[in-house]
Amino acid sequence: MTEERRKFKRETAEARKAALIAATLELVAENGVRGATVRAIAERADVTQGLIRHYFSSKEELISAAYEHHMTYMTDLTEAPATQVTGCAVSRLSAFVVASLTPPVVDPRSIGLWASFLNKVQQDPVMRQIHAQTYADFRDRLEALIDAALRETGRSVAPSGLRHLAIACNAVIDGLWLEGGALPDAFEPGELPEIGVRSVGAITGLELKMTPQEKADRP
Amino acid sequence: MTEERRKFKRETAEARKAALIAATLELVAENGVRGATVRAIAERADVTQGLIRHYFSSKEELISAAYEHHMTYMTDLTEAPATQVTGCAVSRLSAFVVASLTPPVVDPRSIGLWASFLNKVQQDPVMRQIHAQTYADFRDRLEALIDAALRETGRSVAPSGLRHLAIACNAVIDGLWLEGGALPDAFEPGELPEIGVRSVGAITGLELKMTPQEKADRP
DNA sequence: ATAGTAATTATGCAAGTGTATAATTTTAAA
DNA sequence: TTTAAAATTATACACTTGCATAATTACTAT
Repeated sequence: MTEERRKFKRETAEARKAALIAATLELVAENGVRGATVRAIAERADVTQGLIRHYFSSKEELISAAYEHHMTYMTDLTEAPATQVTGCAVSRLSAFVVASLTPPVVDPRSIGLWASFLNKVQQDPVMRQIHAQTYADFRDRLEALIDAALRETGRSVAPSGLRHLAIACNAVIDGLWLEGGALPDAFEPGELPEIGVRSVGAITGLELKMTPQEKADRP
Repeated sequence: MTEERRKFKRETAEARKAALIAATLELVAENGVRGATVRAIAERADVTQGLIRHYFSSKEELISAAYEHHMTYMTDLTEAPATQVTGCAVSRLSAFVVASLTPPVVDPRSIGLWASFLNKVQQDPVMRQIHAQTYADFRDRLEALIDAALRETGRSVAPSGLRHLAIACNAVIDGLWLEGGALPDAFEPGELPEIGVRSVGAITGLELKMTPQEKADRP
């Protein structure tokens, strides 16, 4: 019996790159960067390992691409819900907090990815830049929402004060995100967004409330 | 010229284990778990690789020991300052927050270690247990401090409310800790503890203040 | 239908990995 | 000083890693 050569189908460069990136993210989330070997990635993407080098000049490049992809995905995930809310600024802020503390943003996989990439972020200037940019974008959006909500309720804060509020609120969200992902069983469903909204309310002095809709989403 | 066999000195098991753990932590912080190979660890500890197997039955065991060591170190670091403060409960709470947001607790190396180990935490039940325990201890201490401070000012909160307050305050601290370590240049010295104290004050409704001493420590 | 080209597979290699085991050296006891 | 045991070094091995290169296949244009 002669070993037959594997059949395959040609795909567009985009599709193949996407598949390889998806496979990489899966493996990194599961076993850390360590587990994302070229062979494992190829197998997960249902492809042979040589193909990786055909689309990415090195494994390092694939890892970077995967990281960037994940970060923009996370950004999109938190951006959409707040802009959809048509109501007052206070509601938009509330929606933003809730979205940031609800799956799929809060998710062990997501935290695992974040942690796995941190080392590379700390070393590689390019990755560091991506990270800093993502963080700044998130906080700027939060700051804008807080500012709008404060104005809406007839209050105003000096720019430096506003920055501190944004940092603090961002920290609560990040902290809850982290704990929720790292210890999924330590919190009941819906507990995290509730605590998040309440805390952001306390820090900013705003009367935030989760909408019934938001509460219903997390039974 | 004949290659001479390397000279060595016998050490106690404790000293050698400690040296190997220290070397492991250094390497993990620098290059992630990936960089902590048996050969690199041995070289850093000024020892040949065979010795690792003599003290740890596997590399995995060494990694676990290193993780546990780091976690208890971090715990000790945050525990000491709050108990030293002799004043009122409010001051102790404040001191606790400040200590948690000040080097060496806030430190890129520390965050790097935490992140590097997270994958193993998510998989290995033993490591998961260590992590959960450390987290619970930290939050319980925080909760006790908040409780004492509230009672001191004549207020009281239901147990479930107290738990939520502790989770929220813990989240702010964790978030600031994370951001301060991941983006060391994004914050001015002393900014983090200040924001932390203010936020915990806002969440709990307590009038927290950093002592002049604490402010002086971070000029 | 056919030819050419790019996508994909297959194979190989040198370096690095953890671990096992044998060979030595240090140290403390006799 | 000699001896014995434990600590440490040295060496080897099987396996994995990323990467390079050659061989094939699928698809497009003619």
